[in-house]
This record gives sequence, C-alpha cells and structure tokens, in this order.
Amino acid sequence: MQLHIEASNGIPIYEQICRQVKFAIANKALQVGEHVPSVREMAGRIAVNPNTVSRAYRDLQTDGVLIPIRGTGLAVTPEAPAKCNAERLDLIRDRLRIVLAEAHHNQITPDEIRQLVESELHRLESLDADNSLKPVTTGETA
Amino acid sequence: MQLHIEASNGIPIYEQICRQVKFAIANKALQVGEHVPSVREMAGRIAVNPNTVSRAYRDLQTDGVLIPIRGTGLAVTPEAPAKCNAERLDLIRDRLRIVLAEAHHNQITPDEIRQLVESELHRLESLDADNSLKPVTTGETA
Amino acid sequence: MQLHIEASNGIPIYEQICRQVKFAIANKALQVGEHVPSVREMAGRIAVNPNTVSRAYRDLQTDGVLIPIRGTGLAVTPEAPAKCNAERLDLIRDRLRIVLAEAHHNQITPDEIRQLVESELHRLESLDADNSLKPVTTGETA
Amino acid sequence: MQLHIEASNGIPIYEQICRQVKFAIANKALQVGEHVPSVREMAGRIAVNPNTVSRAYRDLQTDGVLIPIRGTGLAVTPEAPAKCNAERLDLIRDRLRIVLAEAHHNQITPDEIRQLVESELHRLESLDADNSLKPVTTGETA
DNA sequence: GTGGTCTAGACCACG
DNA sequence: GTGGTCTAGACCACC
Repeated sequence: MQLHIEASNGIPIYEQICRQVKFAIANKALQVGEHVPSVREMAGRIAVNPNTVSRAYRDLQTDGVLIPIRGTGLAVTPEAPAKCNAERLDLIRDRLRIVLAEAHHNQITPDEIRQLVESELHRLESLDADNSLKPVTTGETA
Repeated sequence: MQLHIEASNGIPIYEQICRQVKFAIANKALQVGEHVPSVREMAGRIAVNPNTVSRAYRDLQTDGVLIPIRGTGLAVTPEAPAKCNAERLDLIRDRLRIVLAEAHHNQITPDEIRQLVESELHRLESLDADNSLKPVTTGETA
Repeated sequence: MQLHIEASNGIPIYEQICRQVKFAIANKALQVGEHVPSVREMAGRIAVNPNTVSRAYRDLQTDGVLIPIRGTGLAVTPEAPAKCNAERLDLIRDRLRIVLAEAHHNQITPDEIRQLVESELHRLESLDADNSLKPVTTGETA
Repeated sequence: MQLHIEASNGIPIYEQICRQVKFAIANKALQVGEHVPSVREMAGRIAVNPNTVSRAYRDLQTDGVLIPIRGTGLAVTPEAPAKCNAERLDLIRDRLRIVLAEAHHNQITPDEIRQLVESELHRLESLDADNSLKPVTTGETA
C-alpha cells in the first residue's frame, strides 16, 4: 500500500490518510484481516508525526473500517470492503460536486467544464508516462 | 449581482465572496467603474459577518480588482475585466485538478470520472429547472 | 452546565466530557442553538488541557450533537436533543450491562445484585444530603 | 472451571482472568491446593496470548491467591478462599459504584436505574435459557 | 513491540 | 476572540 500525501492541498493530512486507506481497501490493496502499517511505521514512511497517523486510524476505527487487535495493531474489518467500495466513488463525487457547483453557479458552461476535465485527464496520463520513466515527484506546491 | 454562499463547503466564506465577485466581473454582471455593494449591505444580503465581507474586499483591492473611491465605496478597476477573464477558468481548474488527481491516484478510471462529471452536470441542470420552474425548453444554460 | 470529571475512574476524560454534554442536552441544561463553553473556557473550568476538551467536542461534532458556527464557537444542533434523549439511558445501560454480566457469570444471584444496587443508591442519596444542604433552616453559611 | 473472556468490554483481559479465578475460588469451583490450568493450557483454552495468562497468574501470586509448586504449577493457597469470598461482592460493587454514580450525577432517577437493572437481569436469564439449549457464544464477535 | 491518553505549545483559518 | 491542525513527547495499558 502506497500513500500519496500532499502537504498541503487544503485537505488535512489525517484525512488524506483516511481516504487513501479506504481506497486501498476498495482496490484490494488491503485485504480483510490484514494489518495496516503500525502508527509508527506509517508515520516514518510518509514523514509525518505519529499522532497524525494515529488520528487517522482513530477515525477509521470510528467508521468501522479498522479494528484494534490487542497488542498487535489494527486490522481491516470484514465489513470494510463493502463500506469502502460503496464510498469509493462517493468520496470523489462529494468533492467533485462542490467544484462543479461553483463552476455552474458562475456561468461556466457544461462544455467548458468537459473541456477542463478532459485536459486534466490528459495531463494526469502524461504525468504517469513521465513517472514510469523517472520516479520523480512533480507539481507539488508545498 | 447575486452571490451563492455555502457555509460551509470547505471554502472560506471570504474566499467565496472574492471568487464570485471576480466571476461577476468576468460575466459582465459587474462593469468597470461600477460600485460593489457596501460592506454593510453585502453582509446583510448574504447574512455573514461584515468583517468577512471586509476581508474579501481587502483581498480584491490587493488583487487590483477593486479600488477605493473616496467617500463613495469600492469600484471595479479598468484592469479588472482582463484579470478576471483570465482567471475565470483557472480558478475552477485549480480546484478541479486536485480532485481529479486524487481520483486518479486511487485507480478511478477516466471513464468513471467522466460518468461522475456527467451525472453531476445533469444534477445541476435539474436543480436549476426546479429552482426556476419556468417552462423553458430551450436548453440554454446561460 | 456543571461537569463532574473524575480523573480517573477508568473512563478517559474526553469521553466523560462527551457523555456529560449529552446528558446536559437530554436534561435541557443545554438548549438547541445554545453555545457550549469555548474549548479554552471549559478547559480552565474543569482544569484539563484544552486539547482534551477539543477532542471531546470533535467527537460530539462527529456524533452530530454539536455544529461549528464560524468564528463564534460550537452550538447544539437541532437534532441533538432527540439523539441525546434516545442515548440517555443507553449510555448508562451499556456500562451497567457489562458489570451485571460479570456478576451473573460468576454466580452472584439476582437478589445479591439488587441488594448491591439498593445499598449504592442509598449511599448516593446520603452523599447528596451531605453535599447540598441538609434540610436545616438555621441560616448558617458554611 | 470455565472462563468467560470478552475482548473487549473495557476490562483488560489479564484482569478478567484474575477476577474470574477469584470468583471460581469463592464459588468452590476451585478448591484449596488444586492446580490452576497451566499458562499454556489456559491460553489455548481461552484463545489469548500466553503472556496475558502469565501476567494474570503473576498478579494472583502477588495477591496471595496462588502459590507456585515446584515443577508442577500453581496451586490455590489456603488463605485464598477467605480472601476471595471477602472480595466477591466488593469486586462487583466497585464497578457498579462508578456506573451508578454517573447515572445519578446526570439526573437519572433511582427508579429508572432499578428498571434498567431489572431489564438487564431478565435479559441475562433469557440468554442463559438460550445457551442451555445451544452452547453457542453470545454473539459478541469483537 | 503495539495503540491510547494526555499534555504542551506553535501556527493557521475564520469572523 | 473562536476552533482546527500538526508537532513533540511523556506515560500507560496491553500483549
């Protein structure tokens, strides 16, 4: 499981972690019963404070996605895949909705929006192509 | 000029005001030299704290979009339309970019994204139809 | 609204705060729309770290009991009274259940349990009598 | 001697073991001089980490309830029954006290408490009836 | 070793 | 002024 944390695109780090763990479960990158990386390991891996990871894991427990296994760590619950699959597109949709609503309220036409979307999709694909050649981070604003 | 403030969709209110004033200028709803509503009137109209409006107007002055006219209020600068037109799509694009980037990082396919976009666009149109209720069948969006 | 924090009866402080805010709402000591004491004030009042109060308030927001009012604080939501009333006895029942289950698993008879309960109830009443005012009319101040 | 471990009702597993061994002694399910199951056997029987059982047995030795018999294991001390009988109701009372105190602090009336107690006692009896038919775990999975 | 709780304090966003 | 986020680190419970 690989997380892409961007500090900061406006989304709190702990929430980015939350969301990406859910995506990883939806994508089968994390299986039921499997342990998520320990707080300390994850914190080291993505270079944030352990408490930030802890906060994210706590939220995931509240959501019923993770469950503590005494003394060994946190595991993916049996219900998690269903929840995460159901949420998979919703998580994106919610964010997309407010962006499109703003565009729409301000007289940007559906066709202009479609063009923006297409140009961004192409941009992402070409970034992928670049990254597959050289594993360099790109476009980070932080 | 009508503002659509949503408290809170994650965007600070003062920034929503800023953005929408710029959009209004780009859309010719606000002309060069025209006065923007006073801080007090605007605050009353959209039911927010006057300080919040004040903060937005301050940012707009910094951006060179508004200019104070002694004793009368704030007017749209001659340079504003050009700036606002240039920014019009950029403002949306920036926000769209981070949403699509997240989707893409998490194995959501371009086609799924396109479907989400289309369903949201349709949703916005039907919301419009409900709100206006005028029996218009021309399909024009503006 | 008066909170009784006991550090420590095994319940984390932040959870004690959470529970007691809910009880206060159920008891009409906190009304819909009313603001809860600010994080800093509450922290000072019950002599705990502000972050501990903050954690409790955050959980209450997740539960839909409190809602942030931009820049002014946290208010009781319209839905809160219903939720808190519904939870009022459940919060106690859940804790009672594990105690009684343990007693029952270990051959303590229902009648023994009833006796324990009665003796504790009497104890609490006599504590009340001591703490508040004994029905004395002498006018002593202390 | 049968232990009912519930991971997790908030009571640490090692303490649940401790308490239940004491209850077993108070109930004559464990006699003076009798050996308690070995750490390994007990750990297997209740499906917990052997270290957890070990920790519980260590506490019981500290309490003078168990004593090591060279090469054979841990036996119930002659003083144990008296201690355990004396503690029998106290262990429950202590836990009951904090629950009832919270209820009382929050305007839950003695009669409401009595009703909760009665309903929980009935619930426990009906669970027993069910279990005597089918020796199934109570349905709490985690 | 694991996670949980709490404290302390910096910094920011918001109104 | 308000709450939110993040960092840092101590201490504890559990396994």
